[in-house]
Order: sequence, then structure tokens, then C-alpha cells
Amino acid sequence: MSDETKLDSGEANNDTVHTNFIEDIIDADLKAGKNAGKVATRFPPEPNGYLHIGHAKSICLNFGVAKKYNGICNLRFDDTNPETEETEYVEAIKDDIRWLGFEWDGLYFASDYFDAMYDHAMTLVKDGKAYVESLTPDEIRQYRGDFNTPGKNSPYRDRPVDENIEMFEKMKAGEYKDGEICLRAKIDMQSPNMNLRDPIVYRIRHARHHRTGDKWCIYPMYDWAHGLEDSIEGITHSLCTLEFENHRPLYDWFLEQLPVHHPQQIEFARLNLNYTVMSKRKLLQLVKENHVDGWDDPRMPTICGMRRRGVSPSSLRKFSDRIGMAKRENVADIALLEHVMREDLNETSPRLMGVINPLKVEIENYPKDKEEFFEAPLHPEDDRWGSRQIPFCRELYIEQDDFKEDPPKKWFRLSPGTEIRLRYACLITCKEVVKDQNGNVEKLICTWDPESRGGNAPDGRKVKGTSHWVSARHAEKITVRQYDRLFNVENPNKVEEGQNWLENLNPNSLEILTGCYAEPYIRELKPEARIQFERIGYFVADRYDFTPETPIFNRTVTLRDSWAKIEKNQGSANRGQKKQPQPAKNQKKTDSTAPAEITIDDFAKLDLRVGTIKEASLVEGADKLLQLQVDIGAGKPRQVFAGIRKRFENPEEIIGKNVIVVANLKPRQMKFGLSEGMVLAAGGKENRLELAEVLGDTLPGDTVS
RNA sequence: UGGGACGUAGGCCAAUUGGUAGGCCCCAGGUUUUUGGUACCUGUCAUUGCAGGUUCGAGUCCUGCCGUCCCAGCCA
Repeated sequence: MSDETKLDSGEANNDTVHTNFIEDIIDADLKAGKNAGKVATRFPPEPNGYLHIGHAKSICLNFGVAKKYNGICNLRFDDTNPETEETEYVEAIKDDIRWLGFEWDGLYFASDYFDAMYDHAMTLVKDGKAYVESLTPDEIRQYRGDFNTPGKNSPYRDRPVDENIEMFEKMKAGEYKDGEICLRAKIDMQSPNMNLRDPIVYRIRHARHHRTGDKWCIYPMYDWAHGLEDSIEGITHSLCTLEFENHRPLYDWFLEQLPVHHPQQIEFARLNLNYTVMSKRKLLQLVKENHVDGWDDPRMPTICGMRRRGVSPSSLRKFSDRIGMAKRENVADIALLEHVMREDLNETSPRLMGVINPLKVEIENYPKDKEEFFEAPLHPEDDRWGSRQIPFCRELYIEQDDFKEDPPKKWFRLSPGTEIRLRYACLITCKEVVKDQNGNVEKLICTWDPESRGGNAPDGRKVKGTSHWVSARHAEKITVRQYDRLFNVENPNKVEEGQNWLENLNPNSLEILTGCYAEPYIRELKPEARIQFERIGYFVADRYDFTPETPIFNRTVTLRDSWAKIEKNQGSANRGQKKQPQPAKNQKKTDSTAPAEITIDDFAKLDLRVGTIKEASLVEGADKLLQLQVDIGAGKPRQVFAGIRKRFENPEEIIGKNVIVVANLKPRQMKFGLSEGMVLAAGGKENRLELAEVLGDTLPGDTVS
């Protein structure tokens, strides 16, 4: 089933019950008879990077609105800056949008309109509403003023119209160098809105454009271009993100000066996702510095990355619906994304069996040479998928996690003497554990109940545990790439002064396992086939690397694992004797792996020492940091960077103080140098912050306890 | 410090436009189950940023505070 047909069947969009504020506006417009009852939107990417899930939100919005109102949605590349844009991105963006399940009505480029834009600009010049500026970029900045200072009119502001026309023509003809002059709109240098202080309309760039080649050496600025693009295409509602709110008066101003259609700009809040980064700059850096394997690395929040991860287009659309649409800044929870991924994949993925960490099982009462097949449905809730035959023989693999020699409470998987079901096959009982010299479990000797074919015992005895398995003789060796969140912390952008956001990367975000086994049916799969390995998770046959001979699977998302939760809760219950009083119902996911309390032993690991501050100085380029040299009685003083500058703007005053230093902290390489410890201070905010001092007769190096 | 926006549960979004706060995710429990999956059920969680005012009645209207975000590119 193609994703397009799925979209048409409405499974993705029809669970939105409420309208959003944008649809409310459109409803009102329609009711008022605006735009002759038409709705036209557009998705306007700049072809200078790959699309990410934030763009997906915008794509779903624009195409979704058009569809809902029987309107149109164009794809328009906003290619007004030749220096950063490339054709390579154009094709990638088109692929991503189609894959997401949308088809544009018109395909356009801003560069298609360069002639019209130039003509309109000339109109502005002739009307005395634009002038050629001869100030340098630096002077322009100075003349613009700042938030508190009104701008000053440029000396060229009243250049005669004829001269403006002539210079603008020469500008177009290439008679000036980059940055030498530019065209500015004559609006209001005193405006509190900086965008209205005579914004630049055209700048000179002697650069080759990916579509128009060398035809132009002047290129329109965003504010000038965008409204015209929308106008030319007859867009009715121009949807963009919040940061363009301040630009709307300019968007409107330009269009009001011309006898053209005037679309309405409406801003919405962009998508932020926790545990990831979304800015083009940071994504580029991840790629360039090889923290990931490229733009389509399955850990990337790019559309092509998620595609390679095995995320389905419909789950991305569903996610886009579920997060809603509003004007307030937001951070969506990646747990919601994972939830819709599972929800979608549960319905659409055939089930297979694969063993990630194999443990050999020998069925001692099963004949050595015998083989047989068990039939198993490909989907337990949807028999349209049909079934497949799974081979079985004396030697099998099960998951290491499904056996424990000393089972904990509530364990109903395999352990010595217990019986479990091999899914869709039979019941087995563990008779013996074979170990190697090091005491590692090497193999399990089991017996099977021949009466339990298919997995049910005729005597009706209940067997609670069910394990997945693979016949050793028939197993296909597969490679599994287990992906996890790229970052360890909810907000990777939030870093201490001097710390780098890259330090928040999750070092375990990729684990490649080569010794895995799967049932033979995987030979039937094609690249990009999404499957579930039962009881483990959803996987996808890698788009590029998978072949029947080199079966490589990417883990899309694990199944929910309630046993892991039980185990974890048991663990923390044992540690704290009684059940932890849930400290906060909002237990953050970041903290959930760390124990809620530490013991005295943990605390004793801290080597706290008295230290005398010998030197203290401001750190240039860091408005929170002080650089300290602290004598802790160990010969060479320790260099410590402390975020206390707001309190001690004059560092001199803390020299000589006896403070408490964490002496056995692993040194951290900061932008400014190595920080070899930490000083303790009290107070959360800078405006009430005091160093913890040791008073009385103590010497550097004395222990603090 | 000027201007523009935004504040509803741990997160995200609703609230018939002035009628007494609801859904999804998360979290905790339970039922069903040949996936400790799915599905279903239950529960925890909000004096709607704060303080006043108008009104029989305010999340919605008014006033004043507070907090957060955006804007000083010849980027988009």
C-alpha cells in the first residue's frame, strides 16, 4: 500500500478534531468573502540545506490547509541568495516532500520572478520610494541606530529620482562592485521597528546563481522578494514562523506601494524537539565534523534521516497533527514522536523473529537430523498479511535477555527448571546450563514437549513466558544498527559558559551488532521494508546497504518494554529499602537512569579541599566566568573556571579567600583552557551568589567533610 | 533600555467567543493477550503567570505588574 493511498484514506489527518488559529482565520476570511473563496498556500524552502522535522510541520500545515479548503499549495524555492544555494538541495527537498506524501500544485523558483521584481523595484524608484545608497555597509549600520537610538537619514536619501534610476540601471548592468552601493526603500529611519529603517531591497553579488547563471549581479533581499513571490502566485495565506512577525509591517508596506494582489502573512511557532538540535548550522556541524554519518544518518532529525531510520511518512504527518499549531514557543516531547511511530508501525509492520544477542539452546529430545516448519502469521491482528513457515531443528538461538540463572521476582522467562513457549512453535523446559571456563553461560540444554506443537499444551497448562527464537541451522546472519537519541539531555543547546553543545552528544547513540540472527524470511525483504522483530522493536531494511546477502537493519524504535520498568523499579526499591516516595510526578527522563538518592559512600567519593584563591581574573569572551588559580596545598595551584563573575565583577576582592574546592573532578577542557576543579558557592541566581568560605584556622589542602 | 509577540497540568494543544476547564503524550495501576507488544479500563496532575477591576457569572473583557521569546545581516 502506498503512502499516498493511506493519506487519501484519511488515517493521518482525520483525528484532528479542533481547528487551529490559522484555520479560524481562514474560516473568517472565507465567511467575509475574501479572495473569492479561494485558498492558496506555499511551502517556500531556501535550497541551502536539507529539510528537517520542523520543516515537516510547515509542509503538513501548508499542504494540509490547501487540501482542507480545496485550494492549492505551491512548492517554491526561495533562491534569492546565490552564494549559499545549490541545485543539489532542490532535488533532495523535492524527494523529501513527495516521500512525506504531498504533491505540489505549482513548482516555482523565486529566481523565476527576478525580472518582475526588478521592474517593480524600478517603479518604487520612480515613485521616489526607493533610493540608491552609497554609504558603506559599516556606515549603514551606524546610521541605522539601535533599539534606543533612532536612525539618521542617509545623505543619499534624497538623491534625485533620475540619478537613482540611472544608478540602479548601472547597478543591474554590473558597473559596481559587491557592496559598493545598494537599493534602499525610503520608509522611516526613526521607526521603532528596525526593519522599517530604510531596508535594503537589492544588493550586488557578482556570483553565479544555480539557475540564472550570470544573468544577474543584483539580488533581491528576502523582505522585498517574498511578498512579491506570494503575490505573483496568488497566495492567499502566507504562513511563516514567528521570527518573521517583525517583518510583517514591511511585507505589507512593499505590497501596498504596488498595484498587486496582497496576501496575508500569518505566523506560527516553529517546532522544537527535545533531545535534538534543529538549527541548520548545528546540523551542518554534526555532518561536517563527522559526529554523524551524513545528512541522512538515522539519528538526524532530517526528513531523509528519519526515512533512513525507518520512520514512516504517515507517522510524521500524524506527529505534526498531534503537536498542534499555535503561536507560543514550544518544545515537543520526542516521546510523542516515538509514540506515533510505534502506533503507526504496529499497524503496518509484518512480524518476524530475530535474535540480537544469541544464546544457544539444544533440544536434547529432538532428533539430530530432523527439521520441521511451523506456520506463523505475519501480523497477529491483521490476517491480510498472511503467514510464513519458520524452520525448526534441534539447535536454536534465543535472546540472552530471555534467560536468567537466578531469576528475580516476577520473572517468567526461562531459568533452570522452568518452562516457556517458543513463539508459534512449542514449549521447552530448561534442564541444564552449560558454562565455559570463565563461568559464562554457553548453552542451554532443554527438552521440548512434542504435544505442544504450535505453542499450546493439550493439557491446558498455562505458560506465561514466550520467547522469540531462530533455528541455528537455518538462521541468516544479520547486522543490526541500534540507534538511540543523539543527545543525552533534553535541551542540547543549553550549555554552561565555556561548554560546547557537542559535549551533550550521547556517545551510545549508535551500536552496531554483527552477530545477530534472523529467520530465513528476511531474504524476501526489500530495502526500506519496515518490520517488527517480535518482542524487540521496529526495524527497517537499510535503504542503501541492505541486500539479501548483506542484511543490514536499522532499529527505528524499540517496543515499549514494561519488564524493563518493573526491573528498574525493583532495583530502586531494593536500594532504598522502601519504595521511593516519588520525588516529583514530573520525573524527568534525563534523571530516570540516575538513582534518586546517593549514599554516604557516594558522597565520600568527593575529595573536598580547602583552597586559597591566589589569582582571579575576568575571562574575555565569557560574561559569567572567572578564571581562578587556587592553592590546594599540592604544589602547583589549580586553574578553575567558575561561573561567578556576575557576583564578583571585580575579581580582586576574592583573592585570598579560603574556599571549598572539589579536587578530584575530572578536568574539563573548556574553550578558554583546562578547568581543574570546582569551587562551591551558594545561591541559584547570579544576583544572590556567595562563595562557600572556610573560616578560622585552615590551610590549603585541608580536607572538608 | 525602544518595538513586536506569547504565558491554560511535567510536555503539547483545546474550551461553543462571557456560562464555571477538556484531549493526547508522559507517569502509576489494572483487564485481555502465544509479543512483559497491541487494545481497553482506572488513577495522579490546574485556585488558567501575578494583582486588581467590570459582571449574577471571567481562561475569555479592562488596568497594572511579572516572566519568556523575537528584532540593531547588503541571510532567509
